Amino acid sequence: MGTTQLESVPEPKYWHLRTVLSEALDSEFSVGEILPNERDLAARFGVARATLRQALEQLELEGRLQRRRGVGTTVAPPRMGVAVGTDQDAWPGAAGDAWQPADCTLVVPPAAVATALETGAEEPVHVVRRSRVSHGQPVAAELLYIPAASVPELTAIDAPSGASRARAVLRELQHLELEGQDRAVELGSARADDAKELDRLPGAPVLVVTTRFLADGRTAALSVATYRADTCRLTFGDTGGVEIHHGPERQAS
Amino acid sequence: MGTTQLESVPEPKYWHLRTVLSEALDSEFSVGEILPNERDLAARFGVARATLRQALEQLELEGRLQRRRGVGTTVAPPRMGVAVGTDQDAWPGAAGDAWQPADCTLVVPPAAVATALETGAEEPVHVVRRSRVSHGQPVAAELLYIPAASVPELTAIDAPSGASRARAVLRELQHLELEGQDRAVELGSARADDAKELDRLPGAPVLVVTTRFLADGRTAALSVATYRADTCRLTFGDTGGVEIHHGPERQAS
DNA sequence: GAGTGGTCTAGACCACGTT
DNA sequence: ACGTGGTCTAGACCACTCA
Repeated sequence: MGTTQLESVPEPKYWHLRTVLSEALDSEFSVGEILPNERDLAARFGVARATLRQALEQLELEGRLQRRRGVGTTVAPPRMGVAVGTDQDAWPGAAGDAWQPADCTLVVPPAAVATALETGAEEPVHVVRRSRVSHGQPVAAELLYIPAASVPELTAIDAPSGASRARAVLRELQHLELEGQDRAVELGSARADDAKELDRLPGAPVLVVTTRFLADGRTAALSVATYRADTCRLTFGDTGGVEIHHGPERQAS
Repeated sequence: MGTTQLESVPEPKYWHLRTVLSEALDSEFSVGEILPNERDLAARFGVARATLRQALEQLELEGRLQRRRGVGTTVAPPRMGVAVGTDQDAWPGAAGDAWQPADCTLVVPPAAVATALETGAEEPVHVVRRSRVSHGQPVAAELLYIPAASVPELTAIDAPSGASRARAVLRELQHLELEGQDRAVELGSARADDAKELDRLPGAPVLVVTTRFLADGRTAALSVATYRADTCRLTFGDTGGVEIHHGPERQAS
């Protein structure tokens, strides 16, 4: 496997390398297998380590590789499907949802959140932190913003803070009737705290799912969930979801 | 604005730089404004150009900046909301959808597509290329795979190829009754052809939306649409969608 | 302590858009 | 022709995991 020469169209080296490695992953490696280290790989392909790393970053972004500092680079399993569009008629915290409440605080929200909630900028909101685990590994971290007005009967006494308080807030939320929800998905990079929870480095690519829950003609809750973009495929709709992967045979065109 | 020093927790330089630049974008720049070039910026912050570029890449990934070779780096407008979850009951190509057919070919599909279509590996499918433009710029490129069995009455004569052939295939598709659809979203990197159509470089981050259209108890069509991740926020659900941005203290919009 | 990936440097040259 | 961002190099050191 030396470097091949077909430079009539000067394709970047790292891009060509990405293709070569991608094909090698299909044909010569199996899931979980450890690749040679970056210095060896770079030497083998006759490129600088930085260039080799550019190719690896691409493949990691595409969910083909998993790299861990101090450990090595391994072949990643196919992305797991994570259902996002279900529970169309249920509040967060309803029986059997995929989330596990971790904490709850009462704060004055950031300006952007206050705007989306259509509430006063000074009005305090409950912030529930939740995490989602799938197939034994963390896939998402969520911040749930709930205006105090949405849970008027919440007693601050019996659950002052922590997970029990979070559960109490979610329980109160069920009393409202959910009228609908808006959802948006965009690319982002993990903040330091989310990154830690997702077992990634800060700045790791994440899919940010923003959901607005409507009740009483207003926004009763706002969820900002960040999913690991490298390991997750977000599925919407009724059934399990579509499966399209890379494979040994590509680009018949 | 020199480099500040708080290294008790050795935060990476590029990450700190990203934060500093992000705040500067909020307070000192307006949308469309041109930033100083990379060499000047690197010198101003006392870092190597590669480090400065790492920070810029983060900000571009987050949709805050737009960089174009030969031109410069500009402050990006907020991401545009692009509706993806509507048309729940309509086929692709139905009246007034957002897509513009560009081409159509008849090929034996890649293995991965054949699997998702639940059709024989050798069975030919129509591949319709479409593009989507929003607010005057291209936002998505799509490949629509339609098994020949889904459009049995298509006459190959009157529209041999090109956009007119694509329209003919889509027209035939409307005769089937749509029973449902599955949708999934994941992160990917643009292939060379898609990148060109999206006015980006190969490898640019894209949101890949895979939709399976069901009719007659089988998969009657499969859409693989790649959206520019830097400029698009995919919206689902009934109304316009949620808006959450970064922002200093105001939402002037 | 050995080995891994992550960060950073100071250069060089290239491809592209504008002038 | 010039200035821009994009690619690439050959090093160095750091942070982390694990035996």
